[in-house]
Amino acid sequence: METDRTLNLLWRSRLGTPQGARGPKQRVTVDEVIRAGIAVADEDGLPAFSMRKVADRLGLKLMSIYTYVPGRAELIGLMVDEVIGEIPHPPHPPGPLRDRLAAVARHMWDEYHRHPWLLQVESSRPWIGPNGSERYEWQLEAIEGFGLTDLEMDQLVTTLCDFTAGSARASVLARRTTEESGISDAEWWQVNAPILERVMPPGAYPLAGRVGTAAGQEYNSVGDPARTFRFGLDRLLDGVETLLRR
Amino acid sequence: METDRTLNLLWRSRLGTPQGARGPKQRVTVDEVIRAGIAVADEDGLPAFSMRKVADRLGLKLMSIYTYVPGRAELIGLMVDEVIGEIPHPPHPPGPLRDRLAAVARHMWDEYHRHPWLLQVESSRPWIGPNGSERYEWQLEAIEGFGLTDLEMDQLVTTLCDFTAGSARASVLARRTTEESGISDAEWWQVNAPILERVMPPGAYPLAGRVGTAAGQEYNSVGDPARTFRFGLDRLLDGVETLLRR
DNA sequence: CTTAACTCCGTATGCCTTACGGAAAATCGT
DNA sequence: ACGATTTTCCGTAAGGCATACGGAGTTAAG
Repeated sequence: METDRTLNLLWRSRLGTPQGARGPKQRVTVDEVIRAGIAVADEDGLPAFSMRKVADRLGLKLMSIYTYVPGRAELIGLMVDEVIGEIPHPPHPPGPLRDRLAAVARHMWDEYHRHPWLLQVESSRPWIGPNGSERYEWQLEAIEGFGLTDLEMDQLVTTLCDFTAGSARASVLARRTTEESGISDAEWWQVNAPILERVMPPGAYPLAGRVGTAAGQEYNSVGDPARTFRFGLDRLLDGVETLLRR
Repeated sequence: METDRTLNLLWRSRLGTPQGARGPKQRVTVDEVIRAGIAVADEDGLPAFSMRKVADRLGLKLMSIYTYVPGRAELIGLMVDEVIGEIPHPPHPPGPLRDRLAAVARHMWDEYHRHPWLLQVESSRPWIGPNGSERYEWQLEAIEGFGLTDLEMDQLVTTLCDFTAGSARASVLARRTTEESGISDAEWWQVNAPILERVMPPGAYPLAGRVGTAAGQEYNSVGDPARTFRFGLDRLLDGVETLLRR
């Protein structure tokens, strides 16, 4: 709800500031509220993101925030679109589709690592803002002209986004865990391994043991999300090339 | 924290019930607590999952739950492992790797749709339980013997999981949105479209307009997550076949 | 038959969103 | 010039949440 007001806020840059405000001057701007919100979410993550923290950061009291944005969910929608516009979309390199798709995926991968809370947004229905719209257009530009149908183009973009989000989530989670628990993978195993050895039936899970050990040695930790992302992306892009050759 | 106690709870089936409890008999069992938790999460989702609701459902008062499980996070860990064991892993069909991988992906896809809250679990570090271990073993069995290195096996399993989780998340989100908002895609567009038309620069986003319209017509809605999942999975599996042929 | 251990739960602390209404401030209309 | 109107900022309160702590009652061990 509050659809109209929120969409007007999202597209505020193209609408001009409404003149003739009657009451007291606003002490801050909507943009400052959004940026403060992003700062809070960057630091604490979405679950711990609260209107009070945004207010504190701006030197306002809690309830004043509600004169700038309709509520928490709508503010998060505004933050998402703001972040999507943070780094301009680079023009697509001439050349094979493969390189273009890889660049698009990497752009989003980096974005998720800059603002991990993006992965915690459960946008019931996404707010369509200028930067989100521009993002979709840019993704389609990357794959336009390679002989795909419109439907395939949409499916391919969605697939790339879903895969990237899935991989980035694993990566971000691993990073956050290490950081804020203060416990390294090695230390964690040092605690878990002895208990598991006591509790697991010996000799169960032979493949898991072999592969897990091999992977652990190679990664020097439980996993290497960035490397796994590159691996998966390569497979996916190989598959796209198969589709193009049809 | 509480690692030891939680791991003992996870592997409780293989540990036997500890005898010689001194105080009053427990009114319910850990299994009942876990199943009640799953029921609550199925109905309300993880953010609205609360210890009080679990207690109410069992006819206990809030604080009694803490005598069964150490806390909310640990209970969720127990619920996850329980759900993974809900449907036994089917044996892998003989035949090409492609079909086996597809079956594994579909198994998880269905699971996410049965228990959407699985996608909301932010397991700082996963609790290693019997069913989770069996899951990993089963996934590796599917791809053992096709000439992949141990490292590639681990990466392939992870990639398949990441992609499936990403797609399922989109699907589950779409379903939940329609259900609990009571607003269909069509109605949502009916509200948004006129505002967007007023607010969007005309002629911006030409590709988005063309492709979005084409996709919308074909899907008969904003998107068709199940179909897009099949599309993406096909691409990914094509890519895996390329890897095998190397 | 005492004592130790355990279950169940009341209470309290400290978070969160947001509905509502009041006081003060700034502009509009006359 | 000055009231009416609109808007901002904010206090309060309602209704949610997890969980620390400690007490009362229950059971089995010694």
